[in-house]
Order: sequence, then C-alpha cells, then structure tokens
Amino acid sequence: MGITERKEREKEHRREEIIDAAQTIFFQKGLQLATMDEIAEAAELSKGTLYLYYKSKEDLYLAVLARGMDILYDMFSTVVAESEPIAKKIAHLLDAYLRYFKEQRNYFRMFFFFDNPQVHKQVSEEMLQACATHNMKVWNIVIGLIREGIEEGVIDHSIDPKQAAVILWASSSGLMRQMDREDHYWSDVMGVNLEEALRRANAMILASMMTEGAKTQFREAVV
Amino acid sequence: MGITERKEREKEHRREEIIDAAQTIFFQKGLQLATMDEIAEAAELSKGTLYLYYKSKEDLYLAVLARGMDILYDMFSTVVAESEPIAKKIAHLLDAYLRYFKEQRNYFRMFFFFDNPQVHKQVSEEMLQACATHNMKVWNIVIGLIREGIEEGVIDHSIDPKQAAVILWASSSGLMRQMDREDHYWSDVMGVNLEEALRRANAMILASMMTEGAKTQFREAVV
Amino acid sequence: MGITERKEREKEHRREEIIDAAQTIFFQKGLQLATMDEIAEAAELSKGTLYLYYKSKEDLYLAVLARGMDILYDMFSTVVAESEPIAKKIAHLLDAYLRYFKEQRNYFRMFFFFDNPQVHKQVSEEMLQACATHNMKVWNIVIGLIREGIEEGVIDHSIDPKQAAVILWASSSGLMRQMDREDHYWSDVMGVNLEEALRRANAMILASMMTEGAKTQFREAVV
Amino acid sequence: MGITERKEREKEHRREEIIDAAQTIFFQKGLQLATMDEIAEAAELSKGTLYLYYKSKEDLYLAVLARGMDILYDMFSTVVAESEPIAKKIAHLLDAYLRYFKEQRNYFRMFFFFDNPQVHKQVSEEMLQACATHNMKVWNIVIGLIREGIEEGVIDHSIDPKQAAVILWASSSGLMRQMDREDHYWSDVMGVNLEEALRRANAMILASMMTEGAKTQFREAVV
DNA sequence: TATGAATGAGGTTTCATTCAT
DNA sequence: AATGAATGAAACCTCATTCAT
Repeated sequence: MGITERKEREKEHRREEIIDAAQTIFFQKGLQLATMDEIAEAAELSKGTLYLYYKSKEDLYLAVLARGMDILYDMFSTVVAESEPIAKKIAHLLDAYLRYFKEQRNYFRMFFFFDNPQVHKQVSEEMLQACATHNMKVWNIVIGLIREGIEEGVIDHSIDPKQAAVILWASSSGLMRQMDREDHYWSDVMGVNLEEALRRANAMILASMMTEGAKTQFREAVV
Repeated sequence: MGITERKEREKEHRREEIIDAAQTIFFQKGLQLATMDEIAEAAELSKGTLYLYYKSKEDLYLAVLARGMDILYDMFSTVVAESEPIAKKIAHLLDAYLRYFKEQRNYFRMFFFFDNPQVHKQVSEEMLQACATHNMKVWNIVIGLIREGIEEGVIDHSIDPKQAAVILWASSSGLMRQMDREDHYWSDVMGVNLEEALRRANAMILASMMTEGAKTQFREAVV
Repeated sequence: MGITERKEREKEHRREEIIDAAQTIFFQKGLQLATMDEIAEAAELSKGTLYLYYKSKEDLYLAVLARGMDILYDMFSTVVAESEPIAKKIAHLLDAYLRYFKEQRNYFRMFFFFDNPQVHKQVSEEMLQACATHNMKVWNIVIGLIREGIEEGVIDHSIDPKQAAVILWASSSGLMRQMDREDHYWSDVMGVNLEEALRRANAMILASMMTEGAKTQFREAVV
Repeated sequence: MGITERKEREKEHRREEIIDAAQTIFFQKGLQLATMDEIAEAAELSKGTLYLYYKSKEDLYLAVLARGMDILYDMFSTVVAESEPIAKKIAHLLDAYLRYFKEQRNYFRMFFFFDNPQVHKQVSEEMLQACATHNMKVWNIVIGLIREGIEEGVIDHSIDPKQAAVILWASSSGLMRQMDREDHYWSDVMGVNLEEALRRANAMILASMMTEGAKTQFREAVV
C-alpha cells in the first residue's frame, strides 16, 4: 500500500525526469538529430533505462508533445475561467495562442511540424491515444468557447462551432508557421509585419462570424 | 556546336530522369527514410552517377521541391492569364491552390512541412538560391493579382497586397495542413467538412478585403 | 568494488583484444588498406563495438603504435638494468634496437614510416598524447644512458648527450630502413651486408664519442 | 619521319605536363589523398587522358619520383665534376644531399617515405625498372666517389666503398627524416640543432674512414 | 588522341534497440 | 529496476578505372 504507492510515485517521477531530458534534447536538435545517447546522458540515466520507461524514441517524442499540449491547455483554461464577456474571452484565446507560439516556440514546432511518416518505428498505442486525448482537450476548449459565444448571441447562430474553431485555429497556425520560418524575410525584405497580419486575419474571420449586435463590443475588446 | 548542344540536352534529360526517380522515392518515404540506394535503383543508375549530378541527398530533395513550385507556378499562371474579372481570378487562384493540394499532395507536403534543420548537410548554394527564386515567383503572382484587384477597385485600397497575400496563403495552408493530417478525424468524428471550412475561411477573409461595390460580384463568382 | 574492478578489468581486456586484432590486420595491410570490417572480423566483434572502444581507425592505429613503443621501452629497460660496465650497456642498447628491428619488424615500420598527413581524420587528443609520452620514455632511456656514460668518463664530456642520442638512433634507423626495404638488393646485387654496415657505423660513431681511455674497453665490449 | 618525330616529341611533352600536374598534387596531398580528378584538373586534361599516358595513379607517382631522383643525380654530378681534391668533393657530396633535403623536401619525402605496400595497384614493370635505374645512377655516383677516394689514398683501403656509401647515405637520411618530422621538437624542446648533429655524424663517420694522412686535409675541407 | 560520363565496390561511422548481468 | 556493452543494419559518399563516342 504505502510502499506500492511510493514506488508508483517514484516511477512517475522518473518518467518526468526522462521527459525533461528528452525535451531539452528534442528542442535543441529535433526528432531526427536527437540521439538516445544524448537523452540518456541528459537524464543521467543509462540508455537501457530509457527503454524501460518508454518504448522508443518516437514514444518519448510524443510524451514531450503531450506535455506541450498540456501547457497550451492550461493557458486556454485560464482564459476560459476569466469573468469577462465572451467576445473578449474569444479574443483572449487567440491572444493566448499567439503567446504560446512566442513563449513556447519549441512546443509549437513540435506539434505543428510533426511529420507523421517520420514515425516509422513503433509508437505505443497508448501513447498515441494519450496524445489524441490531450489534443482533444484543447480542441474542446476552443469549440466550447465558440459554442458559448453562439449561445450568448455574440457569434451568429448559423455558424458551426467546430468549423469556426478549426478555421480560427488553422488560420492562426498557418500564419505562425510563416512567422516561425520566414519572419525575417517578410519583415525585412517584404516589409510586412506577420504578427499584425495574424491579428488582422483573426479580426476578419471573427468579424465575419459575429452577430451584427456584437460587433461593437468586439471592436472594443480586441483592437 | 550541334554536338555540344546535344550533349547538353542529354545531360539535362538525365538530370530530369534523376529527379523523376528521386521524386518517386521521396514521395513514398520522405527525406529521412529515402536512401540514395533506392533512388539510384529507381533511376536505373549507379549511386555514383547520382552524385555526379547532385551534390547530396538534400540537394536532390530541393530539386524535387523546385519542380513542385514550378507546377504551382504554372497553375497560378494559367489563372492569371484568364480573361475574367479580377474578383473571379482571385477566387480561382484560391481554387487552384486547393486543387494543387489535392492533386499534388506530395509536393504540398514537401514544402509545407519542409523542416530546415533537417538540411544539415551541405546544400549547394545554387540550389538554395534556385528554390528561393521559384518560391518568389509564386508569391509574386499572388501579390500581383491582389494588387491588380486593388487597382481595379475590387479590393479595398486600405489593404496592403503583401499582407493580404500572406494572410490568404497562410490561412489556406493552415487548413490544408489540417486536411492533410486529420481530415478523416474531422469528417468522421467531428462531422466537419474541412474543405468547406477552407472555402468559408477564404470567403470570410476575401469579403473583409473587398470593397462594398465588389461584394455582389464576388458572391456570384465564388459561392 | 569487486564488481567494478572486474568490469574494469574486462573492459581493459577487451581493449587489448581489439588491439590484437587491429595489429594483425595493420601488420598485414598497413593503415590504408586495412578496413574496419576486417579488424572487426578478426576481433570477432561487430564493427560498432570497435567504435565503442576506439574513436576511429587512426586511433586504433596509434594504439597499436603505442604498444610497439612499449615493447621497445621494455627491451631498453632490460639493458639499462644490467649490471655491466656502461660502455657495454650502450653497445647492448644498440644491439637491442637491432634486435627490435629484426624481431618486431612490423612495429618498426609502423613508427618509422608513420606518415603524419595520413592521419587526416580525427585522432583523439589523448591517444596522440599517449603516443608522445611513450615515445619520450624511449628517448629518455637512450639519452640517460649516454649521460651516464659521460658522467662515468666513458664518453667524452664535450659530447651533448641528446645530440649523441639522436645521432646514434637516427643513423641506426636510417640503415634499418635500408635493410627493411632493400636488404636483398644490397646483399645479392651489391654484395654488401647491411647488418654489418650498421654495426660498423655504430662502432665508428661510438668510437668518435668515447674518451681515449675507454676505447680499449669498448673494443672488447662490442666487436 | 618528320611527322612521326614531331608526334613523338609532342607525346613526350604531354607526358611531362602530366607529371608536372601530378607533382603539384602529390606534393600537396601525398599519394593517398591525391585524386586523379585533381591531377586531371591541374593538367587541364580529362581524367581519361591521364590513363592514356600512365597506367595508374601509382605509376604517376613513380614517374614523379624518378624526376626527383634525376634532380639529385644532377646535383651529385655537379659535385663530382668539380676540380677539387677528393676529400673536398666527398664533403661537398654530403652537403649536396643536405641541400637537396632542404630545397627539394617534397622529393625527399616521396622517396624516403615511399611505402611499398601502399602500391597495391598495378605498377607497370617498366616504371619500376626506370625508377630502379635512376636510383642506381645516384648510388653509383656516391660509390664511385668513395672508390676514387680510396684509390687516391684519402679513404682507408680497408673500407668497402659500397658499405661506406650506404653508411653515409643512410645515416644522413635517418637524421634528415628526424629533421623533417620533428625538427621543431628537437630544437625547441630538446635544444638540439639537428642540422649540426647531421654534420657532426658525417664528420665522425668520415673521420673513421679516412687515412691518417688525409685527416688534416679533410679538417680543412669540411669544418 | 581525347573525352568525361558512368560505374560500383568499398570506406567509415552512427545509432536505435536488445539483453545478460 | 538499472545498466551499458554489444549489435548490425544501413547511411552517405568517394574515386580509380573503364569505355563509348
């Protein structure tokens, strides 16, 4: 009982330590270039031990990924918990995603650029499942907030909350991808501020979704 | 002269054949998992010959990438050459991108998910330059069309054509990325048609950019 | 402790086994023509294991080299430890070098013909250092013996022991190189016994260095 | 006739150009690291043409080597042709070898460190023969001079000229090898001037070989 | 004679994973 | 539970040589 519990806790703790190490290395080098040797060294463990806790390098990668999703989930949760008008909360959610992109760039990259076919080796089913669940939780927040907006008459009720969510998310993501990889190019050569472009895009999309009555409120909330 | 020319032509032809083979393999396996052995076999050439024409695997990858950009460029060119009202042409351009995504999925993946740090080996400067040039040509078409739209009074003149271009492009790309990787999930589990979402997003963004007078015309043109 | 020690011993043993194998191959084929495949096979280990113990082929080569230097060092040490008059010990040292050349021909070649520019790949700093140290130990014996000879009035005190050492060593080495590569030619075609030439050369040089009083003793000792 | 001759001359000229190029590259990189591509480029010829004139890379190496021997032969010939007393000429010969070492270091290296087993590929018999002949010519000069010295009563008639030649040559070579590879070490760390050591060694050996009567003359000639 | 494209065997090294201890 | 030695497949790339033109 006590003993089993403690063991369990220690095991979990060890799992976390391994993810810490893996994260450090994956952030530095990416999936391909990271080696299990490096991760083991960073974790101050033997390579064999890594495999005791995670089935493969890819599994480890997904574990880090899941952590990244949690962080975003927490940020989103905070926004949802705000006692603000719904329109503001939606705007804040988009802000939060941008902040995530800026502050947690490495995580953003991991799951935006994660290339499925690269995961050729065995990824444990449970890990995949776990990731999907974490991912879903994030989506649910976004979708839920929009649904709430519709219920409160801020977003037009002709809108499908899921569709709206994916549009806002994907549009933001696409622009962030551009920022991540070619921000300098766009700002220096093209003279375009991508962050401003992102805000503008979100504003356009949101405006198109809002009810006439809510647009005034929105303008105050976001711009 | 005749002889030199013919040699030149043959050499160019051989370069193309090699890209053909490389493309086949890269499409199947991606950059990492593809091997020069496979490519050589597919090209029915010795590995050494590959290196006679391309400096490295990464160089070959970029060569395929450049071809993919050309294809998109050609599709876009065709649209631009249409004798249609500008609003229609813009809509067609977006359609063309979607068609590209659907018909040339492999190319889309290659350059949307192309992960820079993966190109750790020497990529010849000329190849990088070539890619950048091809890329630029595509952007120029998009930007040019929007600029034309502004000049013709279809798009609001408060809009920066470059910003508009990057917004439309990135938003589309982001949704396509979603389609590419999770289309089944969205359609089957969530009941959301991502292609429709993409069209809706584009419509929203375009509508926000258009002059009041042009909106009528646009509605006819797109939906 | 016991366990750590044993592991350590086993690891050292394995290192030795690898050198054994490498030595066999290097002796047969030289640095360039030897392949890690062959060495691995000779060691009955996988190629990967080789790299677990030695960083590169060149490193392995140096490890064998160091062993060769040790052998010479041991032979020289034995001579120095003799309770013989110093003149005799010097003569014995030269004999020992000749014996080394004859019995350890492969080692002799390795470090007489070791061509620096060939070591273009990374050689671990420690291995280089180790080799230099081993080399130095050999020199110190030779120089020390000559210095002793000076102190005991056998060698003229106008002689610089280091200079004398390098003269004797290099002169011997030069003739051995001739023996190594063209002994047949000299004996069969030219009718010259190179070994005798070597002894004669050493005798000449030594005689020139000795004090008048010691020459009688020397003549007894050497010829 | 005229035509055949001219063709012959041109062919010979082309062979020389190729050796020029090969020499440049071999001097820079040594046998192993030099590539036929580089040599072809340096010769401003195609790789195929190289093989029209020389059977293999090793053959080319030997051709350069032969040239190096010729240069030494010429230097020695000049000394022999001097109208100086024989003792002086012998001393000058040794000087000439040292000068060769200093001025033609690359050639010296080539044939002092030339490692037979490295020549694994086919070396044409004729090239080997040519090298041997060139080599022999050099030896003959040295031996001849010493024989002359004996005949003139400068060198003791108990001396075998061939043995004397090989002793002087090999001893010098051994010290030069030391200079070539570790001169800095000896001068900076050990405080020994190797060139002086070389002169000293030669002086010792020569003195041991000379007749009593000639030693006075020699002292004037050399020191 | 001269070319240079093509070859292809072979080189060293890396690294995810396993397994005996 | 933890280790870390061992594996071995596979990767990319080089280059002496040949041969059709």
